[in-house]
This record gives sequence, structure tokens and C-alpha cells, in this order.
Amino acid sequence: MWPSSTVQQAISAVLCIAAARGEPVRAGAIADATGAPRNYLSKILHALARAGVLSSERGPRGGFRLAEPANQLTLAAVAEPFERLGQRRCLLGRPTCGDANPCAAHRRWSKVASSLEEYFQTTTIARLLDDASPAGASRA
Amino acid sequence: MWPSSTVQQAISAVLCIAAARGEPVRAGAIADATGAPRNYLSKILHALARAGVLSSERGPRGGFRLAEPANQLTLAAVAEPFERLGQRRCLLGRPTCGDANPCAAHRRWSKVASSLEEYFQTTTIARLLDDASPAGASRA
DNA sequence: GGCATTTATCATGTCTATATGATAAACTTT
DNA sequence: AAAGTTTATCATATAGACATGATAAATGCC
Repeated sequence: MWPSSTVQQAISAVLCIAAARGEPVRAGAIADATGAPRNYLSKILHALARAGVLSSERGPRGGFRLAEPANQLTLAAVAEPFERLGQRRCLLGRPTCGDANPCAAHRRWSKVASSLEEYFQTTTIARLLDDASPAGASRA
Repeated sequence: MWPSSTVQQAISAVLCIAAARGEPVRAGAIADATGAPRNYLSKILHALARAGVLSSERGPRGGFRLAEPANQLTLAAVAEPFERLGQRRCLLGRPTCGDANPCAAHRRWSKVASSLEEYFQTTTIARLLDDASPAGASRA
């Protein structure tokens, strides 16, 4: 039901990187900040880089940065490499369930599922950063 | 994110039993109707019986029935033995996250999570049965 | 009581998510 | 070019979800 621990770690890591405002952040620093296991986090970060969410650089002064501005990066993009959000699951698990061929739960459930999906597709990393810091902290 | 396959099978099974209107339904019949694997379904049904959602009877003329009227049985009660709905997960996985100590995502995420939880707590099996059958099919 | 039917329980197996540890490859600095 | 730092990748381990198969226990019918 709720987001997997992998997705939680991915969002936490991206938030941590976004907070650095363009400075590269090393995997070790992220692990320390978020409490995620280092090696597993490495895999998550690598997957995000492959998905085009992060850019990575090796060597000293290396680390991870956002590949696009925080106000254009949605939670859906961060979660997508780890969880198929698009393929919304029928509450009864029927593969043919849809608006045309609804299961018993479809009409009411699809509304809840849509609002969940909309949350991920409209919430940006920048928005979360703003919510976290005191009002007016952004340069607007 | 979405409900697990176990929860899907549980809800499907309970709907199937509710549709029998008090007649006991055998595990084999439910497996045939829902497509769930028989032995695994047995475990699910047994768990639902232990949780007080179903009553079971062995032997010929045995099977499973609802332990309470369909209009008093919520999806939350059906899902609860398999998934901790109550312990709403923080989007970032922070154990201390809450209204008093919110994470960056808390304010917006908690609204979505609440609507999801409300869906499970207010939707009854009777309601799903009504939605599935043509309008006016219930004896109201 | 004996038998067929059905749920209850146990033992086990598979698959995926999660996690760990070691090594390879790339980059920076010197 | 050599050394140090960091990400990339591989091999493996662990836990839990999902599933299978066999056996035990209870119930109704004859």
C-alpha cells in the first residue's frame, strides 16, 4: 500500500542533493544524512542517474547532482525507476479492469488512486524543499 | 504503493462470499471464481476467519460465511490481517514523522494518505456489491 | 462406526525486495 | 605517471511475500 523503503530512500536522497543547490553530494554524505545503508543507496543513486534524474561524477570533487532544476523534478520521476506508478493496480487484481470494463470497486477506487497518482505527478522536489524551510526562505 | 496481491485476493474472496447471501461458500469455489491459487487462498481465508471477518465450518455443507453483515464490514477490516493500514508510512520513512514533527513532505502527503485510509475505512463490502450490480438491484 | 467432504495446519519451495562486501573503473590532484 | 577519492558493477546473502503439496482434524451423511 504505502511507498516501498527503496522509494523512501530515493526521495530522501534526492531531497538531500537538491538542498545542496548544485554542489555535488557524495553518496557517503547522503547515507549519513538519511540513514540509508551505503551500498544499497549506491545502487539507488546509480539507478536514478541512469534514469536521467541525477548526474554523477567520479573521483575527488565528484558526487551526485540533480540533472534538471528542482522545480521541474516531480516525485513521479524519482519513484518511477523503482515502482510502476503508471500501471495503476485494480483493487481486486483484475488485469482487464478499467473504465470500460470496471470491477466492483473500480468507480470509487479509481478516484482515490487518481489522487494518489496526481500527488506524485504534481509534487516537485522544489515544493518539498520550500515546505520544509520556514516561509519565505526561497528567493521568491 | 498499490495493494498487495494478498489483499487483492482477500477482498475478492470476501466479495465472492458476500454475494452468496449467507450460504456457505467452499474454498475451491472461491478459487475457481477469483483465479487465486487454492492452497494460498486457504491460508488467506483462515487468516480472515481468525480475524473475525469470516466464520468457517468444516465437512460437507461447510465453507465460509461473513461473520457480520456486509454493510458493517469495511475494506479496512478485510485488509487489516495482511497489511498495517493504521501505521501510515511517512513518505521519507522517518519513524518520528507526524503532525508535531513533520518531514518535508508531511503536510501535503498526509492529506493523500488520509483519503486513502478513509476509503478503506468507509467502504463496505455491501457498497461494492451494490456498485457491481445494476442500479436498484438491492432490496432498498 | 465408516466414509466422503471440507477446513486447519505443517513442511517446503520460489521469487522479489532489501542489503552487504568486494572489486573495477573513472576522475582529480599532485 | 602515481596516488587517492569516488562512483560503477558484480557476487552473494537475508527476509519476507507468495505459492505448492501433503497430512491432520473436524463435520455431515450413510
